[in-house]
Amino acid sequence: MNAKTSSLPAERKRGSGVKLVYDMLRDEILKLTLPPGSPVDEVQLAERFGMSRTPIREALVRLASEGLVETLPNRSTLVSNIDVLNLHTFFDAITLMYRVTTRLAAQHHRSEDLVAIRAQQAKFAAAVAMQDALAMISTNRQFHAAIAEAGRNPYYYGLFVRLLDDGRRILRLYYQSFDDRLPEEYVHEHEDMIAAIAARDIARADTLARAHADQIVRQIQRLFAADTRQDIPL
Amino acid sequence: MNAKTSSLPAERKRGSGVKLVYDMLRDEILKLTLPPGSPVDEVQLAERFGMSRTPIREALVRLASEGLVETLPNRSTLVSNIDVLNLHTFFDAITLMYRVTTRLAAQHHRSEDLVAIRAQQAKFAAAVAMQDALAMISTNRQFHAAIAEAGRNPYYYGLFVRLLDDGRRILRLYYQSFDDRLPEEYVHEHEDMIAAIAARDIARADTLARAHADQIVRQIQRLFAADTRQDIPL
DNA sequence: AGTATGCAACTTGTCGACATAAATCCAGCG
DNA sequence: CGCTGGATTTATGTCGACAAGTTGCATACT
Repeated sequence: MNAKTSSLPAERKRGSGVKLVYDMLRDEILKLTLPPGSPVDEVQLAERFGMSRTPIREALVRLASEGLVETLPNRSTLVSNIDVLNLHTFFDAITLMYRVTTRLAAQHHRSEDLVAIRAQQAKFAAAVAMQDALAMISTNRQFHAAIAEAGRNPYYYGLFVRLLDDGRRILRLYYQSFDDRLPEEYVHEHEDMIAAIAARDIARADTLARAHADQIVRQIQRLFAADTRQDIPL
Repeated sequence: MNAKTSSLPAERKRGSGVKLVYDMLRDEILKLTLPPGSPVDEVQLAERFGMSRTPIREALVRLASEGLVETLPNRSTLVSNIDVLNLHTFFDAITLMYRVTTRLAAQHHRSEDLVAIRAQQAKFAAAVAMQDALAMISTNRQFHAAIAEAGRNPYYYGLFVRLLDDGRRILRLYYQSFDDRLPEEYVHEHEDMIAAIAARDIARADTLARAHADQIVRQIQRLFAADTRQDIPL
């Protein structure tokens, strides 16, 4: 609303339009700037980005195929809801992906992968040190995505980043509704995971990944439990 | 080429265009009617389907986001290649998904799921009985997709169907280059899996799924090993 | 007064056309 | 004879406009 997120309609390079819109919308959806369920108007976006509806539509098709927006035929397209009821499927899948990608990273990583992973971990530690919840959320995703990339399995990588993105929305929901109590132990857990990967200790990488996932799952579950509990004195 | 796969340009319902093109192209890609690496021309498709380029493009964007086609900026878009070099990542992922989805089906299935699974299994058995390799490939996919659906985890389901589709292309490659020697033991393995799921025996479901996956993986590996081996007498 | 019906405004789906970036071809030069 | 450079050609990316479907409101009818 205020401080219009205007993008100056300066001339873009041919073909950059769709990617621009896609990245922008994706980021706003994951940051909950576009809240779940809110309608996405094509002409509005068209004039906001200073382009025609065609590239907007292509970006929306991409977002729809990734499940970030839902498009009702001949009606509006909406930002997808966060399915709070089926969170257990999310927990199950992300725990498995944490384990599998970390194991594979321990097996297949090369030296340059460790550099990338450590760089992301540095950014993550900085975000935690500054108590910047938003930066922590996105750098945490980058950290684990880097590990998944070192595992060199595009199938796992694709599912994992999708899960991490969904997790970004959920975590964002968490940190905006509660005071930011940032868990520093994540930093140490990350360090341990890096060490296990570097040592190619697959069993230990698996154990750490599972513990890390359990940690995160429990924290989110605590949130939702606390959220729905009514404090009735008896 | 011959027997033109023309679709009469009769008037379609508004909004059905994209889905039509998407389903058609997807099927042709998976059946290798459109071989990997072949270019996909927009105007050609446009006149073939009797519609404008716009819906064609949207279908291509969807296919691209699923990895079935690759679109080079400002250049042509090609049918994705089958990455023979990195087949092990495919084997690894599909084995895990076989196991996970079958386990979850044993846990969460309802009675109507078993009906759907048995229906697909019947079609699969019929295809094997008729020695119809193509029908076997697609019914096999439907069978395992039904199991995955019974597991009720959309994340796993999404990855699994993607893997099964990639597998469809690989198998198709197999059965068109070799004589069709259809393994009947798959039918029995499927039956055993259904029994384990119905009995909610998670451990047995896991074991069977792993064995089934190993079976398929070994068969494909045998193919590629035989394909590259040169028969040099010493 | 409440409900059904028709009109109007808006949004999406599709179209044909234009602008632009690669690929190709041809000519000129070394 | 081969290489470089520009014009041509082809296909993509984008645009503005039209058509069809949907929503909401106003009006009329029971």
